[in-house]
Amino acid sequence: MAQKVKLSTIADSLGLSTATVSLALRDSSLVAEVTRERIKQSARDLGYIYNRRAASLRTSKSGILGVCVHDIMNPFFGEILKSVEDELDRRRQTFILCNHHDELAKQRSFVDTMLQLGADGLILSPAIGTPASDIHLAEENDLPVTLIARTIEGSGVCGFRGDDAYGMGLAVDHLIGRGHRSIAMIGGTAMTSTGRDREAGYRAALKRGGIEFRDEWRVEGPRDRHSGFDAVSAFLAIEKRPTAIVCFSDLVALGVMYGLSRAGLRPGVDIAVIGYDDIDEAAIATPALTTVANGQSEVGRRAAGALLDRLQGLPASEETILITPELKIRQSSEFAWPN
Amino acid sequence: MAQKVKLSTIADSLGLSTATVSLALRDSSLVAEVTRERIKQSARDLGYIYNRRAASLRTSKSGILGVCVHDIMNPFFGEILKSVEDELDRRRQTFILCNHHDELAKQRSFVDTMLQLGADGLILSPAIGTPASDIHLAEENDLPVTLIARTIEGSGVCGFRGDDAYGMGLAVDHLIGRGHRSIAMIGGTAMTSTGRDREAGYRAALKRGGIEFRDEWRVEGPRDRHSGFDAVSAFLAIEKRPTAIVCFSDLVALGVMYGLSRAGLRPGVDIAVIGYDDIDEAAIATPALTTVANGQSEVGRRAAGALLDRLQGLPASEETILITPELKIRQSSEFAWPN
DNA sequence: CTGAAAGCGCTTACAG
DNA sequence: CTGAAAGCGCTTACAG
Repeated sequence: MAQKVKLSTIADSLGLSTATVSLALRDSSLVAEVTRERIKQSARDLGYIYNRRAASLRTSKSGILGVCVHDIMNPFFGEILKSVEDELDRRRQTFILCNHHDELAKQRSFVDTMLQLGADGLILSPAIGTPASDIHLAEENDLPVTLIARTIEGSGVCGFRGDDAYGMGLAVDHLIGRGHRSIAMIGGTAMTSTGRDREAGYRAALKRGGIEFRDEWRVEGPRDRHSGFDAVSAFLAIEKRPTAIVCFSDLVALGVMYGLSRAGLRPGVDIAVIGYDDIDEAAIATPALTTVANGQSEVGRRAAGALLDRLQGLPASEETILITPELKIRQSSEFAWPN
Repeated sequence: MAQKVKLSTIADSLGLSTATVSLALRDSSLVAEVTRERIKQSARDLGYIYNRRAASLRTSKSGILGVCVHDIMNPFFGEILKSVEDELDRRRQTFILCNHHDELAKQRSFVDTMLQLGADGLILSPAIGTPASDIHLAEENDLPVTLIARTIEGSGVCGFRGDDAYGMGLAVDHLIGRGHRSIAMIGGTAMTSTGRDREAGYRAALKRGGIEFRDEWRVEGPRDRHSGFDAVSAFLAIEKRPTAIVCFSDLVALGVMYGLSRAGLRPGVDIAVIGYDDIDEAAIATPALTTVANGQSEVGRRAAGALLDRLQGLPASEETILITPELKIRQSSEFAWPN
């Protein structure tokens, strides 16, 4: 590579000052139309590359947003990210992705990097065990945070997620309405707000239906397809086997259906299965999976919107917004259960 | 937020110079052990945040690597990313992710951002239609590139991917060995090196087996689960329906299996199905999916390693390294076909 | 409408 | 072992 092209290279080649060049490249009306065009042309010709860190050092704005979630490969997040991305694209913001795998250390190192780069904001699905003070640290250092999918007690920032207790209630109500009297719940952990709320919704619905909860019905843990598959053996070991299963997520449910098939049981015929999230795959799975649509794209769009509004100086909210979920009935829970 | 804490804040509070503080925080042996500790303690106490853009402006190193692929949600990339990440973590490098969705504009905007931030290197699975000149532009501006999964004619940079023609040949040979004489191939496009190579491997294997290829056997296009599912109707419309299907990827194969089941056909019994990639799900799918293990983790690890080596001054290679794939035989192609 | 000058917060020779 | 000074490439008042 030859010499680095900078503002002064352009300025010198045109006999102008760097101030004028800088303004022109940012389309300032302070610079005459003709001059502006000459400058832009010259920048192209010389192969000028804007030095964002110099600019950012001067202005203390970076034009960068961070997005950090625990599992980028989970279609649930995929759908959130897609809508975050669409919203940010629409508003012409660059963003940077991070996958923290629910490891607090990874999340911290990413937040640190964002701080060091002077990122303008952060959209975060917090790792298990994230203390409110981590959020405060970011906020105190001029990094506004918006939470998605999970929220944190006392964080003092706004967040968007589905109404998990209500949504899981819809699923269980539906099964009870179909005649089921023994319903297991597979997956999720009490370490996240999502896990706690979905389990609470499950238990509340059983109670509403006059069904007494039994400890053995609750298979905690699984949060992905593979662990859902593995959990089937624990389920099959339940003494009086439940006739229906609600799962923590679609991914878990799809794994569970694979596992049931492996064991010679037909999901949707021998046993009802319901997922959560309504990911794209739910509709094409065979049998098609009954599930709870969780408003991913609304979560993503609104979270991005809220952050951008705040960056533009609108007042910050501290609210957690709950998106209302919706039951999607498909084959996997279609058949009424004979009592 | 109060006043921003910077090197000079620490220096002033301790009656030292910023030079000493800067050296101490980076563990330079030029600074006395005791002084170093005092400085670090003070930095912690004051809540000092390193300003990476100032440092980077001065040194023109940023300590950041970019990783950009077309589909972050595809487990195939998930596995590559995991091993890239492990390798980078091991060598304590920060990296930034991007999903270009095979849109050249998105990829360019990310590469631009990397250039503007002065990123140290880039690992890229190039979007369809990426011209070699895009790679040259990055390289000329001091952004070393390593390609993964796909390669580009004339890019002049090193790349890592599976030996797709060979791998697809293994799959087709296996089917022929099981007695199949009519084999369809679903998915993939001639616009990527992967698509071209896998199709070439398929055709070569048919020829080796003395089977004449028929146009209608080739269902081009699908590259994800949903489009695999949708392609089943095209497959079922083939006049003399093939007895086996090789798919462009596991995702496509899993969608195809859903679609076949929907149509009342039993994959692995009525029809053989083979995928490509050996993603985690292949082994738990029911029936378990025969597939070609594509060495994702080796691709990721070696690509990251090659880039880091190059950053440390080792000579750049221009080679494309082909990882040798391996056939994994499972239920979905288990049964011999009666001739 | 354009230019000269200061400063963002670091690091790096160079002195001592 | 520590300090004074210059400079990375921008942008922003301030003049003119």
